[in-house]
Amino acid sequence: MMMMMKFVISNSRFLPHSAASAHTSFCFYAASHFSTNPNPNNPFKPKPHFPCSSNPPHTRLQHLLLEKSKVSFDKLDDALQVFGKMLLMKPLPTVIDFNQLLAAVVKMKHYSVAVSLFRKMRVESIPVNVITFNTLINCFCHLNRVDFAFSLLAGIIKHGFVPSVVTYNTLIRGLISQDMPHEAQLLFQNLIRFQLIQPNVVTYNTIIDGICKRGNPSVAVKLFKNMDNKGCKPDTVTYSTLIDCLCKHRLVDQALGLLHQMTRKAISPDVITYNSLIQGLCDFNRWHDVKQLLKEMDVRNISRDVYTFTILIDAYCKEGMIIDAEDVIELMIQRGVYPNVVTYNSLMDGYCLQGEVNKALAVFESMKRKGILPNTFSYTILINGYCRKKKVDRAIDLFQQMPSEGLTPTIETYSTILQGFFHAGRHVEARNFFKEKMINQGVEFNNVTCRILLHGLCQNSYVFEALSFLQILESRGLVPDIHVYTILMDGLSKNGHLENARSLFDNLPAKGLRPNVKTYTVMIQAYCHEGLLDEANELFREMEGNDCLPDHVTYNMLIRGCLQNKKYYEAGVLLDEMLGRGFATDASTASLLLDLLDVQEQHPALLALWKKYLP
DNA sequence: TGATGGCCTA
Repeated sequence: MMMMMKFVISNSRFLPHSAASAHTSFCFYAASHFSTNPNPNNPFKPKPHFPCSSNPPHTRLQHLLLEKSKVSFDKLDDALQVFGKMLLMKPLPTVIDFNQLLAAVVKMKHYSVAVSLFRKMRVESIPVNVITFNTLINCFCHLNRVDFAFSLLAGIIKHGFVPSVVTYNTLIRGLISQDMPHEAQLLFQNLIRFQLIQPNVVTYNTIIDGICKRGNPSVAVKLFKNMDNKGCKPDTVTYSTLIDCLCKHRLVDQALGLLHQMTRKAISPDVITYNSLIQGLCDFNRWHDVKQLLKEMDVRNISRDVYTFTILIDAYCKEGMIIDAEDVIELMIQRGVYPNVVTYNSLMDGYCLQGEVNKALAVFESMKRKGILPNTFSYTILINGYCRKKKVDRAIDLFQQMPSEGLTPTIETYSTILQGFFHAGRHVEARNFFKEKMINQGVEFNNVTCRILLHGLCQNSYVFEALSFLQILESRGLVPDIHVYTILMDGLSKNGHLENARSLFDNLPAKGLRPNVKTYTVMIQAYCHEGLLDEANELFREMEGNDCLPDHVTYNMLIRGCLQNKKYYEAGVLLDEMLGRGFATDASTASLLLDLLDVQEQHPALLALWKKYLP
């Protein structure tokens, strides 16, 4: 099935130039694939054609039943009951009625249920149309089965239907969500090249979103600017997608520019547009601009939703302004917007950051009482709160409680506990936890876990154990990043193994890694500590050549190295350079200078430094 | 009748 999908996307030499026959060629390859690859889970089983029912008059009861499916169901059971009754109706409800029922199930996110209803419809020979297929394609995409979605594309053609722009939009979206943006783009290009469909604004929005998720705002903006030429006018979603992308790439002012551009073009921003911008501005603590946008929303009569309030609460919490966050909760409830699990998680995190884990626990309990189920985040936040307080046993209790609530700890949960053990000085338990609960259970780890583990071990002087753990992690597929190696180099040099640190450093390019400011600073510090000032200086000059500017930590480190090694003149030169770059002398450098003066105040060079830099 | 965008975790 994957092969068939790849074929549709990439093998363009088989795609003819007329739209109709192009679709048919899709059908041919898809169908031939089915016949050779029977799959019991395959939703598509070729069926004979059925005429659509011709809108027969329904009884009152039937109308009521069908009306219900058009709105939405509180419970899945209601939908299933209606479906059962629909199957029994004579004459059968129309294909539209069935489609709307499926849509209602999809709206409740019960994708696999929708799939089984669809199978039942096929078994019962209920007529379907291209919209039914599109709905199912969407379900498979949400179930991460793009391969099945593509097999339904073949099913559409086999039934003599023509895939619509919605079909392809859904498939493109599915590819993107399956982390196949490249394939999505190829499909998009082939659709245009062979004129299979005329892309509409949703097609562009989907592709732009995909490019944004690949982290390429400038490419996305380029495509956006090209839309108009292709006869496709950007809409609110286009602008919102781009604005969000720009905000996430810290280009908030450019995003604000787009907000103004869209209003000039009479495309009205909605609450989502504003939420993205407010989040972007909060990230930069631009409170004044946030207030401005909130006012603008009022003027435009766009009311704040639970996202808006949650963004504000989260921002207040991160700034330690818990009282203000509490006020926002109050305000939103007054306005009839109710906090959800995310809102409460943000508040809990805020309390934990303040060391008020008991208040976080109170929030946790109160949300349960309100019928809002805590999720994995809630647990992880609370576990983190306890770990910060060094109450690791409480954290472990919560961790063990998770499965009974139907929750699976994530790698973040594990990492938090690991960090908690080290923070509490319980490195033996940390190692046991890592071995027994993570390695032996096959938990997938990432670079952050690796950093926590290696940092914890190195700090406790288990440098070589750290190295062997790294080997285990690498054998399990982890590709260590530069931060991991920096931690190791720091650990090695601080435990008297400068040579090992140096060889790790020298091997970085072979691993395709570039040292960053911290890496250089760690090595410079190591050289200074061993009195190897020449090496330290050489590395310091090498940094700039490698487009890696020293920061205030690097300068202070090297200056302290010079002072400790009685290179007062060199220290003076570096101090000049550092101050010239707008960095300040840090406290430990200042106090070192002071201490040195205490011991040997007669030294003229030292005295000159003192007078010049610390008046 | 169907398809697209936004918030929270170490």
